[in-house]
Amino acid sequence: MKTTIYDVAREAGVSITTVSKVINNTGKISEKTKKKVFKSMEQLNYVPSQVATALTGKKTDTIGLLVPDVSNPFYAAMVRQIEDEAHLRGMSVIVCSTDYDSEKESKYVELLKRKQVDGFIVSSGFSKVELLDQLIEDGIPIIMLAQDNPDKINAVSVDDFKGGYLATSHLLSYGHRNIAIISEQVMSGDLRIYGYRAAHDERKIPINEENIFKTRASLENGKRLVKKLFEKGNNPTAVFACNDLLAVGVIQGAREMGKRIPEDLSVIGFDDTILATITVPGLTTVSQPIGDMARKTLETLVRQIKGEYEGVERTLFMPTLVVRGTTSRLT
Amino acid sequence: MKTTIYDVAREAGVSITTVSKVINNTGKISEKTKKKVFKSMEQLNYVPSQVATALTGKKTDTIGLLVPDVSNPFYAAMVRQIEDEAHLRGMSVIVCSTDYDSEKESKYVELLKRKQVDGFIVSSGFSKVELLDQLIEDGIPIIMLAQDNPDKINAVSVDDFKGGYLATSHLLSYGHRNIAIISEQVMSGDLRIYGYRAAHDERKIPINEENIFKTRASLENGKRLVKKLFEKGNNPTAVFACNDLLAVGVIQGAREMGKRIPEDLSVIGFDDTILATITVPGLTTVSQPIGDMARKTLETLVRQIKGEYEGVERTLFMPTLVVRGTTSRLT
DNA sequence: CTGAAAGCGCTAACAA
DNA sequence: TTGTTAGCGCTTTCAG
Repeated sequence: MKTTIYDVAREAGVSITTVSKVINNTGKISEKTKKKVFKSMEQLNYVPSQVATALTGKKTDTIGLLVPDVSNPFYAAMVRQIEDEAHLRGMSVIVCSTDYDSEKESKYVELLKRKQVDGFIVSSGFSKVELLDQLIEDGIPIIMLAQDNPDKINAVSVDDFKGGYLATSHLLSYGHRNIAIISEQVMSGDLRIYGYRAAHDERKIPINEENIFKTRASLENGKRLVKKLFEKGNNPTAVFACNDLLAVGVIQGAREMGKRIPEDLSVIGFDDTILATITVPGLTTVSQPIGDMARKTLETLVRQIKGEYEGVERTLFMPTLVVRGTTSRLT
Repeated sequence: MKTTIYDVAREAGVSITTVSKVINNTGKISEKTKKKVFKSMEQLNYVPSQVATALTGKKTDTIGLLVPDVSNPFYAAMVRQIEDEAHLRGMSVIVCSTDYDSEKESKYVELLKRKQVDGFIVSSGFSKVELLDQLIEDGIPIIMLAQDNPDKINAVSVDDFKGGYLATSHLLSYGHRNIAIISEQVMSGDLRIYGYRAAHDERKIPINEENIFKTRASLENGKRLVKKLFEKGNNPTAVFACNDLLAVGVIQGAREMGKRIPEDLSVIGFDDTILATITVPGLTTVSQPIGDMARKTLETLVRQIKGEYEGVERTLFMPTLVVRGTTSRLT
């Protein structure tokens, strides 16, 4: 049978209150009793039950993390950072992959709510934002990660507009004038497209609307779309793929059509995942400071949980351009 | 304030017992009362508290998953499958990345124990197996995933010996006679080395012990070791890297030394992660049936949790060779 | 078919 | 400094 606080109390010859106090280091307990209690705890291999503690009104020290797919390298990296930051604060995280599927989204939100998580981290790719209203009503802390949203929810994200601008400016400065963009059909994707537009507008370079695509992130979609691009005769000299996976797909698709990278086609990605370091040549991409974002996310969420929070706060981190080998000057 | 079973009972004009019964569909409750209760639950937006339920002796419906690092593509894929299988069974999973660090291992085991997880899934790369003894004593279900272990713990894994044999045989059949192997310093790594040996022995081909390396999985280590291999004059014609990440490192390192892949050096990996499809040429590798493994793992674990389990059970899945472009016949 | 009451393991007043 | 006691929200006998 599991050993409880009662067992420890009996063993140490004190009351459960005393044991509770030494565990939580509350109130005043003499060193002697403390020692006694600790010894008994050790002997009985006692581990306090979180669930009992949680029921007493305290926190579960668990947070729910909703991502589209943990197996996607970008989210995998994000989950890892979040996990570390959470552990640093004595919390653990339950990860749920939603696959951009609103049914799963509501299912998991409900699940996590039932589990009484102390807070939610909702990452980019969450489609049914209305689902969160209920949580807000219930006063459950939420923070959006890498997903800007219209409501009054706390958010930590990268400046997607800036990222799109950065990538596009890089390409434009290399002389490219016919640049296709393949974006994800999520809000941050739209912002990147606006950045793409802004970079063009700034230089008064016209945009061919046929060069703008929205799709879901996958190798296949990257491949498919780049082929379509050439088959339709758009013949871009550069492609800005809004994430690394798509970028790799673009590279592969282009190569299958006999294009050389970057000689015949420059490609730039987004996220700077492990994939970017693995392609040959290395993928030029826009990097998000995932570690900083995770830190800020947890920090803010914890503040909310502790109730120290007031007003909506949204932090924007600046992306940076990482130039590797898949982009070159147009000659 | 959170709405409780009491609120629902009051609203529906029944006792909490009745509400509890309709929630769990236990006992006999008239359709009429059921309807009433459901309506009240809906109105009040009632969500039963898992923690209260758990305290009553039931399960937490949460399992702990220990992996070395979620951001590693192989584990990321694994976590994803486990997560899906768990959700299918109404459970959620808390992921902990141990970094092969035994301090973290014990910290997380303790953490999860405190959280009263219903069971543990311990994946390959768990170093301090003794830590699990305590759990076994406490009767907490554990299952080892992709990590064979000496004790009497349930396990689901791939036949690493066979995998090593498969990879090596492939290389030998291509005429290679000077094959280096870079393995991880974990048990499954050793088994792969035995497979490597067996393939050689079968053909009575001698092994140069200097060609056997053990390291941690990282791009850098792959790079570093392949360079060392050539600097030391081992000059292998093929390298069997015991996971894809190392393999990619090997490819990159070799290229930096001017070797062409596969003309000058054949490289084979293990795991068949997303990385294998991204290198150019595609990485020849050994594939593990992760989906099947995850399914079997959860199935077995759930059986243990339900107490339907008897005796130790270990399932071995067969790996398969996936030939892509990084291996070629020795000419 | 429905309800009253006793816990599950722990924390938090309030006493002593 | 230490102990008594009343819950936290739910399940589960055991009575009606």
